[in-house]
This record gives sequence, C-alpha cells and structure tokens, in this order.
Amino acid sequence: MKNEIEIPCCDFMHAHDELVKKVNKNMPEEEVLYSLAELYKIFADTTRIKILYVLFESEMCVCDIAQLLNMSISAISHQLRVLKQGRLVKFRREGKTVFYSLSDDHVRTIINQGLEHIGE
Amino acid sequence: MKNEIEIPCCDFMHAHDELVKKVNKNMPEEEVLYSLAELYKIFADTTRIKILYVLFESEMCVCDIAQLLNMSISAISHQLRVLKQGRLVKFRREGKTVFYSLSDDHVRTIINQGLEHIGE
DNA sequence: GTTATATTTGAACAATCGTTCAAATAAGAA
DNA sequence: TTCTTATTTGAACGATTGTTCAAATATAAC
Repeated sequence: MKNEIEIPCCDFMHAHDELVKKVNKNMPEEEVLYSLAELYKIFADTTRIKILYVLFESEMCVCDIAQLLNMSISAISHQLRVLKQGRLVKFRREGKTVFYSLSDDHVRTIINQGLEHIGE
Repeated sequence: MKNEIEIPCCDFMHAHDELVKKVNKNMPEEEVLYSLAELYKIFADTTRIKILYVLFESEMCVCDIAQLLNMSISAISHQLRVLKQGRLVKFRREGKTVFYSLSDDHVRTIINQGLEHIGE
C-alpha cells in the first residue's frame, strides 16, 4: 500500500495543536541534535569507555594504556584522537612521551548515569 | 618497525604497580562495558534523540511521531524498536494504535548531561 | 468472511566505524 | 648527522548502522 505525499499514514493527528507547538518549541536546533549524537557516539564503544576508566585513576601515556588494555598502540592512539576531538580528554607532551587525562567531570557523570540505567 | 609479542612498545611502564592494580580493580566486567556501549549507541543518532524529545512532552503514537519529525512510519518504527529494546521507551496498544512513552527518567538526565558538555 | 488502517518486519543498500598494517613524525641520545 | 623510541597518521578491510521499499501482521469495521 502506498502513502499519499506529505501524509505518511494517519487520517488525523492524535496529538492536539497545543502539544505539537510545544514539541516544536522544545526541540533543539538540528546542529545541537547533531552535536549531541556525536558526543554519545564517542561513548558508544567499549575501547573508548575502557580508556576513560583508565584515565579515571590517573593521567597516563599512550603506551601504558595500550599495555593495560592489551591492545595495539595504534588502535589506542586512533581512539584517543576521537576522545580528544570530543574534548573528553586533554594531553601534555613530556619529551617523547604524551600523557593523556580527562578534560572535565561530565564524563564521570554520563558514565555513572549509564551504569545506573543498565543496573536495574 | 615490528613489535615484540606481548610488549607493544615501551621499555617500561610509566605507571607504578599500585596504580595498575587500582585500574584493574575498578575496571567493570567486560559484560558491563558492553552494555554501557550498547546504551550510548542508542543515544548516538539524531533520529532517536528527536523521538526522545517528542516523548519528553507526552506519550505519542508512531504515526504522530513520524509526522512531527517528517519521516516515514517505517523508519520511526525501526528506531522505536531500538529504543524499546534498550528499555528507554515503553508502549501500550489502544485498538489499532500503539502509544509510546519514556520508560524512566535516566533518559532526561543523560541527555541533559550531554547538553551541558557540548554547551561550553 | 472482506476491507481499511496502524504498525511491524525483513532484505537490500550505501554510509560509517574500529582495527590492522605500514609509513610518517616528533623528540632525545649518540 | 644517524639511531632509537613514542606517538600519529592514512589506507584498507570487514563489520555494523539507518533508511527505504515491499510484504506481513494486528485490530476494528463492515
């Protein structure tokens, strides 16, 4: 069965006008929605979550993180770049070594809320 | 340059033993890490975030959501299934119509923390 | 039973993602 | 300079993802 143009299915909206207005008013800009989704994408991978857990304890260099997680330097470096771009970690160089650390506390809060949700 | 087996790169760990123990102690089980990543994957898409924002206001049927977001019924239904499987939304049937609503308040908290992070 | 409406589902598709591998930097030591 | 170490980067690969399309249910009305 084919839909008419513009009207996907229902003959009428169940939702009344006032509610529709309210939804449209509170819906964030497309740009904000995109940034939000991008942020959660960063948390949506076990390797990156592991890296964040490691950095909960202390700043650490790429090589130590790789050894702790038993993964290749390259894989960790690629993921640190993603975390860096999302402003979830910051870094400082000391000679040949680069030390990474958490950039703020939202990371802990978001992870803790996630844990609360799944631990029901 | 090729790595030795088991040792990815550094000649020594910068991190001392006590710290390594602490990291290993606080690292959640692989299963928990997987569930966490799965949860954030659900938030990692603008369409699903939009659906959640719509449901912040009121329970709503599939068709109304589709019209509000100007998307196909099928696309919305597929995403509602993902949200349902993640226990982020619940539903009730009323005749031919299925109404969806938020299943708990972690959703709002997680989205608000995300907004705080990007809004700096 | 048939018909119409609301929703779900499966297959297909392009697009995106995470890791590996190899090569390229960056910085200090010789 | 050359050598070694620590990290980054780009290309390639298979794996996963979101949407579309078409077909399948589910429920109510006739």
